[in-house]
Amino acid sequence: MARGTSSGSEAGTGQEDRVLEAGQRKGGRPRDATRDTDILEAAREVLAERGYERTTVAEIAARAGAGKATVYRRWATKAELVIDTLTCGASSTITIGDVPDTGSLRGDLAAVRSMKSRDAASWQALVGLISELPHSPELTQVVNERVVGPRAVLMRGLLERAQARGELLPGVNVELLSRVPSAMVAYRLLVTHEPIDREFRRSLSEDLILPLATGRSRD
Amino acid sequence: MARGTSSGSEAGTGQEDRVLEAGQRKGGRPRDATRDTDILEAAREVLAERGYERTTVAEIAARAGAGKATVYRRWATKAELVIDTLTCGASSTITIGDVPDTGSLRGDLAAVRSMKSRDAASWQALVGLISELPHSPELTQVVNERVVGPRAVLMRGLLERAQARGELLPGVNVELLSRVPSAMVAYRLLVTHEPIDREFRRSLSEDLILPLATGRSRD
Amino acid sequence: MARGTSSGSEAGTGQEDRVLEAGQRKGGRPRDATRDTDILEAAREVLAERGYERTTVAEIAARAGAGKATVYRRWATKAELVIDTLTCGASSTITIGDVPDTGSLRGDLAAVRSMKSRDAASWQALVGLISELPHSPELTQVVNERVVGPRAVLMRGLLERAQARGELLPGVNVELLSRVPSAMVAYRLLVTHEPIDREFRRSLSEDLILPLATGRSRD
Amino acid sequence: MARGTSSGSEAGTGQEDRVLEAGQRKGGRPRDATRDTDILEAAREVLAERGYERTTVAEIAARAGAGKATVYRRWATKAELVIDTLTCGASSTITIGDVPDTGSLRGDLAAVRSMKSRDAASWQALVGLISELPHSPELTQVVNERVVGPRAVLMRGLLERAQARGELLPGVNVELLSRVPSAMVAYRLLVTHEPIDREFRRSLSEDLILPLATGRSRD
DNA sequence: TGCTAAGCGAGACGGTACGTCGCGTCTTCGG
DNA sequence: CCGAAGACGCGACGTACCGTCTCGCTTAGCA
Repeated sequence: MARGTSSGSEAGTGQEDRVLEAGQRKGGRPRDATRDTDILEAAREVLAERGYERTTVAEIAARAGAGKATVYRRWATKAELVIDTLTCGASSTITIGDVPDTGSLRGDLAAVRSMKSRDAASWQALVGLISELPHSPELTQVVNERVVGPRAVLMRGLLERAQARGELLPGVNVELLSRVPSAMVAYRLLVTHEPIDREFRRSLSEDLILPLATGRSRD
Repeated sequence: MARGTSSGSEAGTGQEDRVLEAGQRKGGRPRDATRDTDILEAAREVLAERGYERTTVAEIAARAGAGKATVYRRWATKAELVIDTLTCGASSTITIGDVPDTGSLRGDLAAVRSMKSRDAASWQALVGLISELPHSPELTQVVNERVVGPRAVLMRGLLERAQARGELLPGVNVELLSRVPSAMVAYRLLVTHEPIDREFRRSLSEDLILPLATGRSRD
Repeated sequence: MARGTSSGSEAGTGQEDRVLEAGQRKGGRPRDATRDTDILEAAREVLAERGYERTTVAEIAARAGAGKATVYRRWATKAELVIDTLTCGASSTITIGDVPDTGSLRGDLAAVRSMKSRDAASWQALVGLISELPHSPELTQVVNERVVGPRAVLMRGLLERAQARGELLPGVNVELLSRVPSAMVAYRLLVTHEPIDREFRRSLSEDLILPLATGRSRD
Repeated sequence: MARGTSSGSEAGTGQEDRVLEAGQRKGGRPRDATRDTDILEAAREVLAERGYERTTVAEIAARAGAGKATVYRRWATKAELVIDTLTCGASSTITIGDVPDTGSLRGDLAAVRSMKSRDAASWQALVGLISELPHSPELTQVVNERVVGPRAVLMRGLLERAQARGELLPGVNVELLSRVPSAMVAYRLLVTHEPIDREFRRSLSEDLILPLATGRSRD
């Protein structure tokens, strides 16, 4: 999340403020938390309109009614700001705990599909970051932890739940399988720009995951 | 390919010269075809060293012993040049005709894996283009036709060959399945930056494609 | 002078900032006045070394330790920058007040000749601008107000002082006469590239101005 | 004039062809003399419309219906072409032989003033060359020989004629005086951009030359 | 009459400067 | 000390023009 001086607590996530992460607390005006959200809001707006490359920090700041310094006090680079755009929101990501146990993998997958998520937006914003990743291991790590990681974790959770039920075929490569949906979605959004529609999502479950995991697409 | 005045024949691939693609054929010094290849060569070199974002047109030109104008006479933008980098070469892509019929899908897949291809380089160069795609349908089209398309076509070919042999399960979504390997490779290269090693390629075949297509991963 | 946001006061000389000359005064970091002088300094240096045509804005900026943008924020074109080079400095120009009344026109002229001035430098810098003047009435006006105007004003002042003494012949065309030295100097510097040496300056006074003004070159 | 391979004779004037001035005579198609005049014509046109800096060789060539190579085969640089523009024509320059002896310097000067000449055009074209002169002694020499030289020679001739008549005051600096009109005209055309009208020309004669040369402006 | 070397229109080529724009930092205010 | 505003150093972008080179054609003059 943002690299806030604001506390030192909130923590866990990762980034830091370059200007004295911990300590230095005494005088001065505290950070205005509304600026964070305004800026993220503006960033999402501009990203949606223009895409990463054509988005300028200056415009984000202007739309947020903020100065560039206010932006850079919170995020070290445009890329990091955009990342937070993906996840701050932020309970947008579905976790295994959000998915009711329907009694079958097929049911669980259907349940997930029916849950609204902002994933598409996340992927979209990721588009422009792709080219930054090779230069920045940290960025790569963050993207994987926050954007693609949670999806794989969810998938793995569902597969393990199925395994506990005895649904899984022996010898299924869970690790690999849990990456398939993310990869297919990324492929469409980044490369072919085909839509991620209901039918596509259905066939990911029915034609790929279920047969691989349980050996049958129908019964 | 390049947006050449060169003729009107040469190809049916795509790009054009902004300066009168068709017509005006007569006078003037003809384009020097060696410049095209020198520039593409240099572009590939620099891209490999620096990645898309950190590559400058000026450096490409310099390494090619060319002027910037000579580059821009052929490609309207850096992005278009990089695209041609991906494919002009260009028989790097494996087609169904290159793969001997081994008598089983498993064998065919193994044969493909053992063939060297420049695909990794193509994907690498694609990295920087991802962010340009949403702004340019033509670019998207070209990338799909030349970079990811051929892979899917190859895969579909192998699956159809298997189908002819009677290997395929009924109800297999060939269209979707043929995209899986590309998607998984793209995902690794673009997003997670994990290596595309022998083991990964093996498990793509053995743990994903074969089970989905033929219903068994071993026998 | 520079097209400064700086205020609206500072001067009444001429040029403006393209970005809101008047108005918009409040926020933001103010222009750093030292950059103006550093840049002008560097510009004078490079101009002296290379002449107008071979002077590069990039080099001026580099020598001033500035970015090109900082230069272009202040002057819209190379030509405008060079103009300011001529006059910002700037009390280089001799005015009638600087010349002691020696009691005779001849003495006054000798006094002026003995005063060091940066005129040569001004003319030199003007060289490259000549070709821009026809396209820019403002430029022409500025050049005349700041470079050649002051010389004519000085000359006219001296002639009027002589007239007050009763030295002048009746019917002398003061207006025309006051332009003669400037014209002769310009001619040498711009066209024939002969040096402006002591002898030349002497003969301008003794062989042209004095005979014309007072009717005698010697007594 | 042009640097013609054409002969080696025509001569006298100055420039040469870089490609074998003398020698190599045998085969090949001879230069087409109409191209010279067409190009000069076009050059004059464009120069008049745009001024030196904004004139491009490509446009001159295009208007002349010529190729750039045809231009550069005749003139080594844009500057040299423009110079020829000034003088090829070319009996435009008035020489002492063209001026009838009216019996007095005043009369001779009036006679000269009444003769149409293309001088203004010459000066105009010279405008853009000014900035090239410091870098090219040859250019400077040529300009002086062809543009300003003839004017000074004419003036000196008139003054010498007056001297032969006994009109001249003793101690007149003929050399300097003969440069005054050129200098004043150059000053107006290059620097102040005031028109060279009838009144100005009259006062050059009556208020400057005559008093200086003969000691009286009227009698 | 047919050969040949050069001229010619067209425009590509290697360079180089232009003026613009974006990033991430720094500097002044006022609150 | 925060926050708005925006200037700053840097450096890439894509354009334009210079003077040279190269193509395919045309056009003398010599054989």
